[in-house]
Amino acid sequence: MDAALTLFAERGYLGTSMRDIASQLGMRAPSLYNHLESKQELLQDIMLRTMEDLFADHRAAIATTNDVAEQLRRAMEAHVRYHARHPREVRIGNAEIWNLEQPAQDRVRKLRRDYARSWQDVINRGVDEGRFQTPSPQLASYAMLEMGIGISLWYHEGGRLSESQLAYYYGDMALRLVSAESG
Amino acid sequence: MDAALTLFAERGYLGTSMRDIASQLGMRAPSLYNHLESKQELLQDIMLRTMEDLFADHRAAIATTNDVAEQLRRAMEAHVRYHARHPREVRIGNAEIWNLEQPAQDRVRKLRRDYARSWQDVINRGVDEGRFQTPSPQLASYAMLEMGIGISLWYHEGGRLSESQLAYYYGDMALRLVSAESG
DNA sequence: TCCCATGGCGAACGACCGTTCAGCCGGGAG
DNA sequence: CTCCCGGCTGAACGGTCGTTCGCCATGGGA
Repeated sequence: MDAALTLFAERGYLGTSMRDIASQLGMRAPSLYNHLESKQELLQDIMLRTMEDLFADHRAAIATTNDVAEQLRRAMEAHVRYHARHPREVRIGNAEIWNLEQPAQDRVRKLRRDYARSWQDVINRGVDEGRFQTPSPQLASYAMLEMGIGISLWYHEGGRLSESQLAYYYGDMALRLVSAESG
Repeated sequence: MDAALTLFAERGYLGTSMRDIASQLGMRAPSLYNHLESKQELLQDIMLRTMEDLFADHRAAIATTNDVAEQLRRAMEAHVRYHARHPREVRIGNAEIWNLEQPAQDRVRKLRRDYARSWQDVINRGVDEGRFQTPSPQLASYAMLEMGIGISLWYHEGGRLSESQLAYYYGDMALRLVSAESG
């Protein structure tokens, strides 16, 4: 539900009432229950779908080439594009894990872990092949993931930088972080 | 108040009740009002003090040298050390701005803006002196700030990496991001 | 024309929130 | 010993929350 996305992202899950969501849709709160089970269900749908979409984009990006430096660049570009295009989803995803009930919370945590592991695999392979150089592949991957997340906080369409410029610059920074020559 | 720090960081401002805080202290909620004005006051104290401390550490770090590459490294080290030492404060600081009432919210936003600007000033000077190379000093500064914030989410004392190792590695990454030779 | 399913609605539920207030208790000052 | 006062307390306040329920309007199918 689009209205819930906007409100959860702006005020947080606990800061948004069913009455708020309903009024954004020109309705009253009880009417919402004709279309959904509970408020918690809304949050779970949003967070699970977000992580799965992000991960799917990521896999598609690194499947397009075998060159490890190019994989890293394209992974970062996909990461950045997703965060620029879906800032509301990402903000909720990063802020509301603690408000997710089990077992959904563990599912999201597992997806995150798998996502981070995939990044580390790429970096480790680059190091093994002698293409990347870094004192800690793990720290490098954390840094890259985190760099993208910030984008969802300040980027808005129509700003000074286009999404494609953003993706290119961040791809560039990712390669610099591991001292790689661009593939 | 230390108890409030822990609870706000774990469950969020809205997810923590005065009864929760009191019970952590072996009291009842009304007793808290002998020591503070309101729940909002707690949040404002925490967030303002946090941003001011972080900024003070930052200024001290870049005042210790005139070499711009060394300034960048030391700024990143101070940034990382603060986030590793005060994860609760930082988490609250990043998650709860929207729950801060005015005028405190604007004061915190201004402190953040000033902090970011100081980073950009260092990077811009490095570019002017021909020491740094980056397609966008602004993006580079955002990336560096964001890299540190993630630390507060996973670092804990006694983990595989010591705080000093962490600071050194991140300082290294900051310099790589702008393709600088270590000062 | 009648029927019924769909979906919005007002009212109300119990729970919990931040906060107030009057009273109680223990211990230090006189 | 007496008094007083800082600090903790139960009770209670008005308010908001997520959710339920019975009612009602509507409009398409028979």
